[in-house]
Amino acid sequence: MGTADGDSTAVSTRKRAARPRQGASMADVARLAGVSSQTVSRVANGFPGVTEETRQQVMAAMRELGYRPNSAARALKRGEFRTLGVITFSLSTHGNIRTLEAIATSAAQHGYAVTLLPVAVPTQDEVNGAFSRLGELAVDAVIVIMEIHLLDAATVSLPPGVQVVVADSDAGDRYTVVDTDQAGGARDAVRHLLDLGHATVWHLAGPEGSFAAQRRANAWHGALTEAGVAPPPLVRGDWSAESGYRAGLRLAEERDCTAVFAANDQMALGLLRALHERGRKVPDDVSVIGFDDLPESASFLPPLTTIHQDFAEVGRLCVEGVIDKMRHGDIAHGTTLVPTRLVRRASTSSPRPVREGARG
Amino acid sequence: MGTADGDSTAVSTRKRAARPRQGASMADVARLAGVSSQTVSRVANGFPGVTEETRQQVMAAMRELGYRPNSAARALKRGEFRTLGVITFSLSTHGNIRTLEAIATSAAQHGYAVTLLPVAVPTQDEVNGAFSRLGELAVDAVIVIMEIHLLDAATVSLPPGVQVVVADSDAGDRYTVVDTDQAGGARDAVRHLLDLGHATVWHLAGPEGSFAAQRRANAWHGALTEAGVAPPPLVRGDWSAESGYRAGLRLAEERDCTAVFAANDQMALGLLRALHERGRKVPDDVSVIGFDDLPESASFLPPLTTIHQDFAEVGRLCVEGVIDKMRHGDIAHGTTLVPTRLVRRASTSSPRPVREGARG
DNA sequence: GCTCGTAATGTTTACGTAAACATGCGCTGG
DNA sequence: CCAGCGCATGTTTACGTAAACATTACGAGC
Repeated sequence: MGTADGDSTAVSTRKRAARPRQGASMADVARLAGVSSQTVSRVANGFPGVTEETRQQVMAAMRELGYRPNSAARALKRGEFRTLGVITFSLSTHGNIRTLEAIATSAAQHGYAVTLLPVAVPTQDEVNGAFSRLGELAVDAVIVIMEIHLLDAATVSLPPGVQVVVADSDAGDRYTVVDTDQAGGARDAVRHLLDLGHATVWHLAGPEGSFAAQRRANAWHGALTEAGVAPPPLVRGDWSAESGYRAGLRLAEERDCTAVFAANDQMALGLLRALHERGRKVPDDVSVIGFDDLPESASFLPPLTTIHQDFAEVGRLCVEGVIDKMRHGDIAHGTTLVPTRLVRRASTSSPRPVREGARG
Repeated sequence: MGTADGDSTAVSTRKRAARPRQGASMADVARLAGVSSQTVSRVANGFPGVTEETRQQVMAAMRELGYRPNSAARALKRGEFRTLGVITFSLSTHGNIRTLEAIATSAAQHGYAVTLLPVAVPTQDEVNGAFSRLGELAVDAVIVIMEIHLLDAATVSLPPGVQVVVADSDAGDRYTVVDTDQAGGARDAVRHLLDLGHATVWHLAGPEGSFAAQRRANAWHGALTEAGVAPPPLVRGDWSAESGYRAGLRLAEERDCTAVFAANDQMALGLLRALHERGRKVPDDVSVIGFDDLPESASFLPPLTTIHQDFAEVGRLCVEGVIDKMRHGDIAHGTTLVPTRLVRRASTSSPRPVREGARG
């Protein structure tokens, strides 16, 4: 459909009727430009050894035919796809999404595309399924944004030669892992509240199955113990604001509870609502600190003090790590920790001076 | 590695040293199983005309060599990648993320992979860049989650034969578009407040550049006019909670403002905070309705009445639409609207009976 | 003037798969 | 009893690209 004279050799018409999607090939361009297809290849890849004049001719032919390289053929020839696979359990959490976004951006900068491998439900079967689908997928390496215990039984089906980096987990001895320093962040949260003068800090933890929840809870416990403070009983939620609300209703009854460290901002949100409904003022009666720093957290009632995690950095490190592993082989496993940062807002303050003897 | 006897023909060793990632090929499997590679192909693709016995032998050989089909070769032969590209301006908004998630899930069900094409900043240049990168990318079709006006000048560089479906936009005459019924949702929001007895409804709109904001604002205006109510002045935010807060500070001063329709939940969140700080009770003094139904909205203070959008359905329809276009050609453009749903929570109620004469 | 070197370009081949066509064998029906 | 059919399997070829190798052509050096 161009201005080429009507002979049938202008563009290969073999299968155009059945599958009109593929445009011109190098051979077509070569024919039009009056050169060999190899010369077209050289121009397409910016290789030297082509006269400027020839180059111009070829480029003109490319434009006229709307040539675009066939990435399948390219991948076949080169033996690599320039594509990273990302396996993640739904796009449910703020952290995963931010990490994915950073991965996509960083991958693009390195000339890699990103293919998404969603896992509907976080069961062993589903994860195994994702990994086996992976086998047929055009990816050179995989980044897993998922807690590692779901990976354990799945490892077997990992295609040979496909490197893996895991975000949001903790198993540096068997995988390369990049994660935020959750323990450090949790410690900072606890210390912040202790420094403000609170006698102790309660913890609204994430679900039992979650390593992230586990690590934050452990760090909370450790920080309190280090400070010589007896940890109050652990309260559990499931990351959701609703679970935070339910936990908050219970915590509101604990009269000696003046400071709560919620394992994420969403639970903190529910907690704030429960405390408000029960007439416990934040931060006057109870200080609340969260974890994640959602964009909305600055607009909570009151604005939430929280721990900010640099997911952009996590994503970047994942991509660079996995590319490095592809280049230089799977040399050493290890965990890279990205520091967190305390964001101080209005939901934490020193405890109101209470009358002596209210508690030990 | 492996139990194959040591002759060098077991697995092609040509480039293993340089690029050890590619495993066994069909030829390798065929050699081990003592059949032709075509038979291996038939087994791999589940084609008939293979004895059960032969099939078993081939499968065994596949397992032993860890064979996985080379998707590049497959794509080259078949002329399609079984991959959809998704272009989206960052993963910033709830709706985009939910839509992307649904696209990924639905694509997987149809045997398609999803490749992500992030656009860092929503400028014409960036979008054009994404589209030209697209040309070299292994995708059969594209779904654009983006407002259409960014597409206009970019269209030119769309590779021929690549179908497009647009989510979150409105240009049914030139593209195939799937979107939630934002106008309908906005009308429902306004009517809900009018039905509760409010004299009029204020609107906290999204940014001027946004078509979505425009449509919601138009529908708000239309619904009021239809009801014979004079629309109050429009208040603008930029979708962020912070902008909602700033707008809320102003709205709190409007003593005859008893009902606000915020164009999204995040601005509604900021609005709630501002009203609270100014001592205006929600819903007693002011009713607030949002748009989006974030997971957190049920835990706002108070829980937010809002318009729920079915992004899962949007994503599903995008995938099915684009696959349909690939199969049957680009027959007709058009917009598919997915209905919205009013979720009634505690932030809206009938206005408190005010003394007569406070306003017309 | 002839050879040699180098730069520009052309030719061959292989990547792994799968369609199209070819072969060979056993069984059925007249 | 054998033609002929159908089924299981093998052989050839092409997909589009790019590495490796081959071939020109032209100018410099002797």
